[in-house]
Amino acid sequence: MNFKGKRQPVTIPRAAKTLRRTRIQEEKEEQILEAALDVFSASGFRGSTIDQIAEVAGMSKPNLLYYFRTKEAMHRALIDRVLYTWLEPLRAFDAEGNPEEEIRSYIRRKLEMARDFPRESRLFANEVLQGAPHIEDELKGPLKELVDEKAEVIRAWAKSGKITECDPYHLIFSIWSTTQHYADFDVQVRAVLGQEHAGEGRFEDAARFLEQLFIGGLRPDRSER
Amino acid sequence: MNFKGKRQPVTIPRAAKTLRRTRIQEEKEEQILEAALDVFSASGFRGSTIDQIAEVAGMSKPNLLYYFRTKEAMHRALIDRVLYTWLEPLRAFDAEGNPEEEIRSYIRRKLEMARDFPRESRLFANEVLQGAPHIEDELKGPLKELVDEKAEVIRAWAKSGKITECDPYHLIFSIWSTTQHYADFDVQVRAVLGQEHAGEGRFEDAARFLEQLFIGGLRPDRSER
DNA sequence: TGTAATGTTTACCAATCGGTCAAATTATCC
DNA sequence: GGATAATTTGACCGATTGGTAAACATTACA
Repeated sequence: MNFKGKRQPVTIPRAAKTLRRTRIQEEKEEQILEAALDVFSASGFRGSTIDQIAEVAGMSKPNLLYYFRTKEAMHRALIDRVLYTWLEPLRAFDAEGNPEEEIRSYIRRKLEMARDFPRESRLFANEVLQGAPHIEDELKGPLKELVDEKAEVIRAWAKSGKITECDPYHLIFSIWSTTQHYADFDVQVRAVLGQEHAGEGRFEDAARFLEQLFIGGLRPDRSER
Repeated sequence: MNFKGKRQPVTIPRAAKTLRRTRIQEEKEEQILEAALDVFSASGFRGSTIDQIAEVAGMSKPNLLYYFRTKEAMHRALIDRVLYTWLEPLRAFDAEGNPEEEIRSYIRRKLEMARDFPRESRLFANEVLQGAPHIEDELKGPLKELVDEKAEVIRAWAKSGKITECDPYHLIFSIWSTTQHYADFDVQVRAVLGQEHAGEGRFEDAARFLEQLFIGGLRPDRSER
């Protein structure tokens, strides 16, 4: 048996890879994921090509494939890295805090992420929009559990009269959708607002409006109906 | 010069095509666009292939290309056909009507469209998400004009005290995003709500919540701040 | 019923896709 | 400084991509 021609790349077993990592490995993987985020978020998984990512990363295609064996592996690594951060604002939702203030700051945080990390938002949007073929488990598992937990918090707030009675799940959905809209549909938002709102001011306007909407819409000090 | 080998397909000039259309032409084009909607809405433009569309349509690839000369032409035709219908609810927004009722029915209509025409919603979402390379003009032209017009209506309502003072553009954005969310992020919504909400009941729940949110959030009969 | 226009198919094309291979180059460590 | 491991590259693979050529089949119409 002669193995001299075929040497296994260092990176094959993911677990092993994390055990010992070269400086070069860390740098290059970082470089690749950065480029992959650019490309995947702009074209979705199926619409993206390894060549595109390679070009953006400024390295050759076989070199990419030395660090990530497949296109899927790149996508997977990207999702894994981004998912945790992405749910951070919801996790910060505090049952002990003041409901109005918690919702207000959740909206702010989500809007800031839409402004500062639009590619991450689009990465998920592309994925979910196309049926979430690669992150179904994450949605039905960790995500659902977290939302269930926070929905319970909201329900408790409503029960105790701190906010008006409402469906907590749809409240969360509506905060997600309104805030992420400014990342995912950025082109449309810009087109409709026109040149005069070309700056970043639209995020401040959005924050003002959304706070008004949600705080006003959920305030309990009003006879129902 | 000998042209006998090369016969121009009937369908080349779009204008001419609409002048005289065979029964077969209408049927087949309908069939193709139906299939194209399926595929494009699920994978975006770049992620879709003519072969996929051909398979869904149940015809051969060259046969598709007899009716639409390129993949772009199919996409274009689809966008054109869907865009008008898609903006219908906003167009129905009536300046003379009762503001609360107008907003309520706009939300209802948009939610019904998300429920009944999710593919159309996803077609646009995919397009906009990926930078709207094919519909930039429509966004900056007809769409912006329509929104500008309706924003003025909303502003007038606020001025006359019928609803609370608010940014009309962001109000429209938030209605778009919250309603279309149920089409575009359907997989996520289902995953989070879980099996128990597998039916169509979520649209009723969403309608109830969103009406509560928007009507409550915009009602003027409350001291500001 | 014949024929010209319309519609469909098979075979094919060059370009691009994701991915492999082995050789060449560079970094690391004793 | 030399051996060894890690990294990079160009050439290449079969499959798939969007699209074409031209023969073949069907329809519409005189």
